[in-house]
Formats: sequence, structure tokens, C-alpha cells
Amino acid sequence: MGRKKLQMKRIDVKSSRQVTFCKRRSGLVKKARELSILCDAQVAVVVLSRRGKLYESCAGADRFLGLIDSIRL
Amino acid sequence: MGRKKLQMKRIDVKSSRQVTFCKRRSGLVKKARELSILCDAQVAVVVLSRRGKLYESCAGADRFLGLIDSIRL
DNA sequence: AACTATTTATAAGA
DNA sequence: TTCTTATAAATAGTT
Repeated sequence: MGRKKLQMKRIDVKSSRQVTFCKRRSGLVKKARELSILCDAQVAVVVLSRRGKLYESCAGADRFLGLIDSIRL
Repeated sequence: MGRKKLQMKRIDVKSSRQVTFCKRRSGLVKKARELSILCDAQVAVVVLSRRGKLYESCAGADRFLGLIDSIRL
């Protein structure tokens, strides 16, 4: 999507990479939530940046919650 | 997307729900892989259907692998 | 399992 | 850096 087709490789420019990281992480979580609702499934998404920052999303995935928490250790 | 806008609720018709589950699960995994490559991040996706069937995807997420496996128990 | 009309996501730009 | 928009991509209903 977007103005131009993006090559499937690490985005070199740091600022662009960070912007894309935010946008796509958000999109991924949204998709996960939709899959969970539409198809009555449990979905867990865990994203870890190089900096070690953790982002997570669980949709209808109660049994994953404790598991995800354990990653924080 | 698609021919008509879909309401955000459980798809009632079983066959439709199963088809959508396959399509969107595939799409979610693809998005996860792209996020991982483009932004140099570790991404894990775990999907569990009501039937208890497990689908997983890890992209650049070596430290998640053992964790994901533990769900199988 | 393919197709395609549409909706949605998003890469650049403002 | 928040908002816009042109375009690529995903996908709902169809065949």
C-alpha cells in the first residue's frame, strides 16, 4: 500500500523505520482483534523492538495472558 | 475490504467463518513477517481456534519459540 | 481454488 | 508531527 511499493527489506532510514514500526504494529493489532471477533478465535500478538521494548495484544486469549506476562521477565 | 463491508461481530454462517478464518489468519501472519523484516523487530503471532487447534508464526522471534511451544501442553 | 469489486492499510507528502 | 491522499494490498462475496 502507500504511494510507492516498498521493498521487503529492513528500512534503512531510522526515522522512516520508526514511523513504519508504529503504523504497522497498530495495523497488526487491529487485524488480530478483527480475526478474534469475526472468527471466534483466541489471538495473541507480541512485538519486541530491537531496543527491547515490548508491545502486546491479546484478543479473546485469556489463556495467553499469563504466558505473555512471563516474557516481561 | 471485499465486496461488502463486514460488521465487526462473529460470523454466524459456519462455512463463511471458516473461510474467513483461513484467509485472515494467513494475512495476519504475512503482516507479522513484514513488520519483522521492515522494522527489524521480533514478532510472534499465536492463533487458537475454538476447536483448540493451534496456529503460530514467529518472525525474528527466537526467544519466543520455546514459549510458544509451551502452549501446546 | 480462482476471481474481482471494494474496502482497508499505509508510504509519502503537506 | 499530526493530518491528508494517492496507491498498494487485503479480502467478502462470487464463480
